Amino acid sequence: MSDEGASRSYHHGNLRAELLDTAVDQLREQGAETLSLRALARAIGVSQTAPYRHFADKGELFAAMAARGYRGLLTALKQAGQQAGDCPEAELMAFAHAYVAYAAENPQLFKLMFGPATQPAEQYPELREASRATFLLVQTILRHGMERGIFAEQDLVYLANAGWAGIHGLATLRVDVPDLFQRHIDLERQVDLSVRTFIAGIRREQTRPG
Amino acid sequence: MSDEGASRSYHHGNLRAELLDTAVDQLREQGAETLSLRALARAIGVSQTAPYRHFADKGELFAAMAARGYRGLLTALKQAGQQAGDCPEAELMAFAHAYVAYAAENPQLFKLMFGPATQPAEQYPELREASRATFLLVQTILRHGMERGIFAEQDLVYLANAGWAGIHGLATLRVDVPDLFQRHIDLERQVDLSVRTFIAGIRREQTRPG
DNA sequence: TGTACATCAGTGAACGCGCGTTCACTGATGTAC
DNA sequence: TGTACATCAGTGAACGCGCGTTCACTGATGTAC
Repeated sequence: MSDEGASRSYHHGNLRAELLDTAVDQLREQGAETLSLRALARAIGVSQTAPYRHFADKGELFAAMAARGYRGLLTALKQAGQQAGDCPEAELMAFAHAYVAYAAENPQLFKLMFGPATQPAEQYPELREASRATFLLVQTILRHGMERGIFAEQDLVYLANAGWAGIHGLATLRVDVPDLFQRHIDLERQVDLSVRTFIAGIRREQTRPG
Repeated sequence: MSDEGASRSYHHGNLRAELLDTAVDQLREQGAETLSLRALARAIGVSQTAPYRHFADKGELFAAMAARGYRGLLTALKQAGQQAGDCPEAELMAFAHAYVAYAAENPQLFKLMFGPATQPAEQYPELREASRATFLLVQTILRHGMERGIFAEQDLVYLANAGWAGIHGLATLRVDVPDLFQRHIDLERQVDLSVRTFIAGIRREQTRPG
């Protein structure tokens, strides 16, 4: 009854999932540039052509990996948001820490998500969807903050872009310039300062009367 | 006497420079992934092995291209800084616009500069140098602002990282998510709002007495 | 319960490709005397 | 001014590679009756 340990003769039974798992493992170790379908099949112990049963081509496998990456990021962001309670400032801070931490823990996956292998992302609706959902999270937080009068009223989209870019920039630099942002910078402290600065910049002036 | 138009028999005379020029052209058109030394040599009309006279291997050519990219970015940033005069806030704004504009005008080169092809950058001192110089520009602007009491005193390095990340994040998103940041966002306006928000966040409170 | 058959998920051999790089070479250039 | 020779910047053939993908195939599975 159990799939595990069953004789793997001919029908693997779970190949699609194992392809994705192993692909992400290999991505983690060696990056996307040198990841090949043949090596992947070899690692699993299946013929070179077996993956084509489950993915039309290499691009589709990469898109599936990136989609998994987006889903993981979204999950992490939402969890962080729940733990932050209902305070927009705390939510923003939690969002930023979770975002940058996810990139730091999954650098190659993060690169894949925003890299050329998944461009143009329009071809892969799942990707577009997931990336859009991330962006909307920032918008939602900022909107709540405005509604409560904590943040000053501004164009929501552009303000959310500004916040997202500040966080995404940190994640990108951590992943692309590790020599500086992994070895010489305390990343938690950096995120803290970045978010505090951003919040200070968008906060509604409280000293102003009426 | 002129190199141009001379019979190009055997000795090219200017091959290194033309290799770099043509490589950057090809990069612009097709990205780094599919750029090959052989195609490059073919395009110039020289044998496949001629490039090896001038670059030890493909990695060295890529590093030279990225270094050129950094030099171009630095030049653009310094020019923008000069035109901004002596006001730290205007300098910061000019820096950001020049930075993002450079990325938008040279997306593939920008990707190469921060991409895997030039990692680890420690191998290429020229790269490390140029990237460091960029970062120091932000620090310098912020330091001047603090010295004049315009910006609040804070850890310079972390504050500069925050500012850099905000700008670099915009540049990265423009280049990696063009569907959103090229088609649906007015980039100039976005940079404006981002920088104004950042400045608002780091400005010394002026209402506070003495 | 048993059998026929469609469907599915694998196999294995092969095609064709362009690549990075090495090697021994050759034509051109510049310098010493 | 002319010649010998070291040095430089190219050539052209070849090596070896791993890759993505196609193709006709075969073993296993599930379903209808």
